[in-house]
Amino acid sequence: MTKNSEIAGIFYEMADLLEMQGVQWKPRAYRTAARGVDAAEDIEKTYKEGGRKALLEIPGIGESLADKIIEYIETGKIKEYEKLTAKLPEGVHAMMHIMGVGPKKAWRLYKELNIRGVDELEKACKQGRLRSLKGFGQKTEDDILKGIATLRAGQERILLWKAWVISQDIIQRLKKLKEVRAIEPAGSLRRMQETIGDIDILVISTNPAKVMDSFTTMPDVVRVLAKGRTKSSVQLKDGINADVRVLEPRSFGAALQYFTGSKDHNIALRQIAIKKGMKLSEYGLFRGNRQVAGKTEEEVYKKLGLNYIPPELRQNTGEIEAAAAGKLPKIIGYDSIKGDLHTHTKYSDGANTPEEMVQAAIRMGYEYVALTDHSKSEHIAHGMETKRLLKYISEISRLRKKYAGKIAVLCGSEVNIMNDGSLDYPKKILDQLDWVVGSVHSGFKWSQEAMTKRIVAAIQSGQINVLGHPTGRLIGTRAPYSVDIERVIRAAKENNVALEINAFPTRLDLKDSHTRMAVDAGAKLCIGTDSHNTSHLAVMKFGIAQARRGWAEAKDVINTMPWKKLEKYISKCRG
DNA sequence: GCCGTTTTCGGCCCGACTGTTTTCAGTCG
Repeated sequence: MTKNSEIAGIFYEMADLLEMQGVQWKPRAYRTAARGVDAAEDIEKTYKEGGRKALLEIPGIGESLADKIIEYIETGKIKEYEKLTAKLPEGVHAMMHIMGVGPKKAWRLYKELNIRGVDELEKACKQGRLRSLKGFGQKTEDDILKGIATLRAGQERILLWKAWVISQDIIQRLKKLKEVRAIEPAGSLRRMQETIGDIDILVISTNPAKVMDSFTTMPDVVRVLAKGRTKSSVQLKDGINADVRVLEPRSFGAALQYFTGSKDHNIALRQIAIKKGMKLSEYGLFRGNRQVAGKTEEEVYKKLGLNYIPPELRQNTGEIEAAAAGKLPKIIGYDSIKGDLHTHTKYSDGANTPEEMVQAAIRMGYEYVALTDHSKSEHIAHGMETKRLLKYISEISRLRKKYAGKIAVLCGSEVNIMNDGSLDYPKKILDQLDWVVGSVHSGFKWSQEAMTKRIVAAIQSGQINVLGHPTGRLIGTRAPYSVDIERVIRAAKENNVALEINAFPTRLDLKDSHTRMAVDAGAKLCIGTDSHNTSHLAVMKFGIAQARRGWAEAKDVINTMPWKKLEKYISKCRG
């Protein structure tokens, strides 16, 4: 954990603790500061290089909080924070993680019933002790018990592709109602975040009650969490929650904007509205009582003096300033990809034959596809011994001829980067391949320095076209290996090696912030699916989303090139 | 506690839903 996230975490917790005790406004300031610290550059480095003054530059950090940051960097603790936590048992704050329990309830439960944690709270609910408190009833007890069960069930975020599939299912069901005039996903799903906390769907309908009924009675619903006139919330059997809201056409754009978020982006937008003497809500942009925009998102942004900001960029990481200055990037479109350059077949650990993969690529409308089966040292994935590689080369050469004119078939391999940075086929073999993806598949625990040297050596070898899944992470399963990504990006640019954005749902590697660093540095990217069967080719859209979130334009991504241009590009790479 | 084209003092994002009340506070997103 970096010092940034440690300090941000403390500030968030301090905000909760202050709020519990009824302190006004400070909690808001602490949360703003926490977000500022989270988004800032390495805070320890900032302080060491620029002193206290540099900390004051961070949005949301003033005199008092700058001192607390310094105190933490120098002593490893913050006295004020220790004072706050000393006042109450550790478990009291944890009770706030239960849905329906906020700072005020947690505080009263502790003060009035001496409940000190989730386990004690559960017992008290079962004994019916909460209903003795003013404002608490039996329903509150039931809700808290359900909330505790949900909390214990994990409440993990799910991968983007899974949320995508579930949301498409809901949308298809609701679309069948003749009363539904329009329906769109919103929230983190529309922003195409790599993981999704819950599914938000917006509807325009002449009959909100019918939509609410249809939604809350869908077969996959295990529990209705809330059901109102225009908004309902349910828990689905996959463990994820889904919300549906019904809106009027005149405010649909404003609602789409509002419910797409992110929260930080929206707060910044609302502040702009206030500065311009207006008010922004999910019902529109208002000057007094008059709605000046709301039907479409485009007009909301326009009336705020901003260029339209695509959902994937709405992270409050500079996109609003860029939109105000007319300097937003023209990010890569979902239809810009001309081919897939990372796929597997039966020759290693894929499920389909090379020919089946080629035919599937044709169905995707691609101009080219590279088959890139694993190299010999990747035993676990049935990597190809040299002899089998030669057979593979000859089969693909046959396919190239057979499908000439329909699609360009590239013979490639995903070659392991060995411990010393060398590749596990000799140069004279690699020279026979059209396309080489170099990847790290071992030694994930190496030191940052050793891993960086190893990867940079592979990049400088002149034998790879692209660095596959550059940080090796598996979302929610395996942390990225430790690597100095800036040095890797620099080496990639200098050696004409592309950095992969691996589109496979568990990888999405590079991640958005690294992609943005690569774009800023002028390095090239390549979006590949790492498909292991023909249906995987369709995950390309999630890789494109990741590229968009990293501010990449089509010109930054080599597989947006038409075949003729890519062919020329390849001829200038390697050696 | 922060911040300034409304301010160095007095504001601080906005609204729906719920439960327990009977006009509202708390919570969530």
